Amino acid sequence: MLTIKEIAERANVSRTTVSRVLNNSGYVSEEAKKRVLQVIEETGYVPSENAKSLRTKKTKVIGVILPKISTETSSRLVKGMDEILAKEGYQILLTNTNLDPEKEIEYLKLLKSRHVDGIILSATNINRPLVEEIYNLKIPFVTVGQTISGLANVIFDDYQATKDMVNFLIQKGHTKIAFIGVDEQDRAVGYLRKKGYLDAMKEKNLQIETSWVQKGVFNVESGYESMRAILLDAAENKPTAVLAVTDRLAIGAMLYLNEAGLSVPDDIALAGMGASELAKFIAPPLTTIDFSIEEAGREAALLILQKISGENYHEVIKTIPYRLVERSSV
Amino acid sequence: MLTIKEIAERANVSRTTVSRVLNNSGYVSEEAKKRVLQVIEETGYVPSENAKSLRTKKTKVIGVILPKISTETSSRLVKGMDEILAKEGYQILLTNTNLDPEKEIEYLKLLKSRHVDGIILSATNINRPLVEEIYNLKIPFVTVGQTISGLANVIFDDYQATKDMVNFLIQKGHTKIAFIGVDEQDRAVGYLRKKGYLDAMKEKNLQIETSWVQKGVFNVESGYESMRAILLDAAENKPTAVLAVTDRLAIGAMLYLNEAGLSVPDDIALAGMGASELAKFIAPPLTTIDFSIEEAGREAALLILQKISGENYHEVIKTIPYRLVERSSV
DNA sequence: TTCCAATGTGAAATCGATTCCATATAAAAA
DNA sequence: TTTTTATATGGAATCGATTTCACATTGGAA
Repeated sequence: MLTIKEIAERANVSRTTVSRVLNNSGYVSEEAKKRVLQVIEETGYVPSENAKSLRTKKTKVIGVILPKISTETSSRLVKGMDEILAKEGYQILLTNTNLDPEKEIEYLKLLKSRHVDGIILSATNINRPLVEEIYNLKIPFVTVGQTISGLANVIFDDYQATKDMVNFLIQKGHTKIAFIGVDEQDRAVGYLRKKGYLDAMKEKNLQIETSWVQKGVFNVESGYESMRAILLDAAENKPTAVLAVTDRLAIGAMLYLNEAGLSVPDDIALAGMGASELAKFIAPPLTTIDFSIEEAGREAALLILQKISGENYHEVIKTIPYRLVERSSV
Repeated sequence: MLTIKEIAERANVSRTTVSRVLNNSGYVSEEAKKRVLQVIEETGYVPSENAKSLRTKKTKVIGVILPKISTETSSRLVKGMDEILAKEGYQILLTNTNLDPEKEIEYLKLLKSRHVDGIILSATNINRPLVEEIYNLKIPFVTVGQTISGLANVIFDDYQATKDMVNFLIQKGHTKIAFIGVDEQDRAVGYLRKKGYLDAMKEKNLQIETSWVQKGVFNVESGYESMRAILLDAAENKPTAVLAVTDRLAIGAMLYLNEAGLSVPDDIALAGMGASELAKFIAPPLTTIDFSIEEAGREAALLILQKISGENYHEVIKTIPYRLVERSSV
């Protein structure tokens, strides 16, 4: 691999001068500059980012920690980040925890050891040791999807979005509304969305049967099972609408309803959340909430850039706007 | 940021000894080792990968160049790679060309300047200058989806898979089969799949109307338009089956057929390729080819690791097995 | 003519690790 | 007792860049 030293020798200047040409800094005569550029052109020399980083303490790399690497949410998030970061010459170093809390801490250390200029964490559940670790990391940090006080956070209004959706269902004439959620350890999707549902129902004085509220996990099968549970347990008092906290759960529910010979939305209306692609093309197309994940990625990227440049050192909570997407499943 | 020098001072040893403890190399007394580990524990010291890399010439980073960052194929590919690479302590540095050929070369240089230990390129079309650049890169290199001679390549059997699908349609009684492809610049998806279709038809002596063969781009709308074109142009001699080279194109086609009041598969059978999630949940579920993208990612990762360890320096062409997924759209 | 500022250049220190080499000691072999 | 040999340690070079500082040279202002 070619080094700055060799370029200097070939161009008959010092390393200092080559560095000056490379960085457009200090005084360099046109004469010398031309020779250096010439040699660089001929040799295809590319300076070592590594050596550069060691000296300058900047790597132009942003570490991104994802809970799952190949979900639609993750990839849309990364897409949004990349749009902004690439423009500024930053690269993304990906890490994937597979929902393992220990790996979150492990990767935090790893990213630190790699001297990334900033870290963006897309978290599902935040635990004490993780927060501790983050606080004494002293690296520009942004979370997406959950909040950690004192840091920069990009979040979705899970609570209000869910309320909106419930109110939308109510407005459509439904009063018996069931809910398929996930574990409340996940504060955003589990806890806040459930709270939104419960509060919206309470505000309108609507009763909720115990069997209408089910808990699943993040996949289609689980939606199927939850829907079945709702219909079996609530045999005497069936809901006329179901809200699932993710589109995949809703699609699972739809699959069960189809199998059970029930029509959506005539027998039971169905709504999801997340605006996945799936939701658009399924029959009937699914009413859902579009959380603008790419936008969240872009925001997170902008925030981390601000943090890096030192513009913004206090707590930030940036809420990404959402949109209710009305389709024929309701 | 803490350095090895400070650790050495606090533990009352030399930097050399700290390094030995860190890397489990050379002789270190239990005594000294304990002191060093103690100090590291207390301080939370993490050695700088940067400085390390500069000296050792290894970064434990694999650069991945993707044509599009948030497609299902890309994320499944990255997932497969990460499964293998993370286990071996490698990180993934992501770059996204957005199908811009100039960026491919730009990112190649960038990854070189970052001294990644290897590069995996998921390419759609390979042009001369790119190949030139790759050859004189002298970094372990693996391509996915297309072949470059002399290198390690992970590919899909696009040709045979398409033939299989056409034969499957024929076996189901279809003789009038239309085709929705993409630009043949894309050798794998554009050229080879089209060739597979043409050859399979020819082998069975089946005629192809000009209007049955359409060219779209990689999205749903394009499938819609292509299907419409087929039905309008071929008004007098309509096909009874349509094969689209991607599931999204097939789904677009299905959308048009639905709108046109035609039933799938009764009026027209429909098949896609790629086994996207969408295909599973659409109505009717789409017959497609599952190319095992994750497996390709894993294979690419294994190959790059081999290349890095110097085990495998000659050309490799690894073909990933595919599977015809029979669903009710045919 | 003298002095100062602007321009141009390179030697050497620096970043934080690894690694080669020299050296010291204690235990084992001759 | 002398000579190896295994163990233990640290000084200093090294990796490839940037950056500080010192030093020339030149042209214009005083």
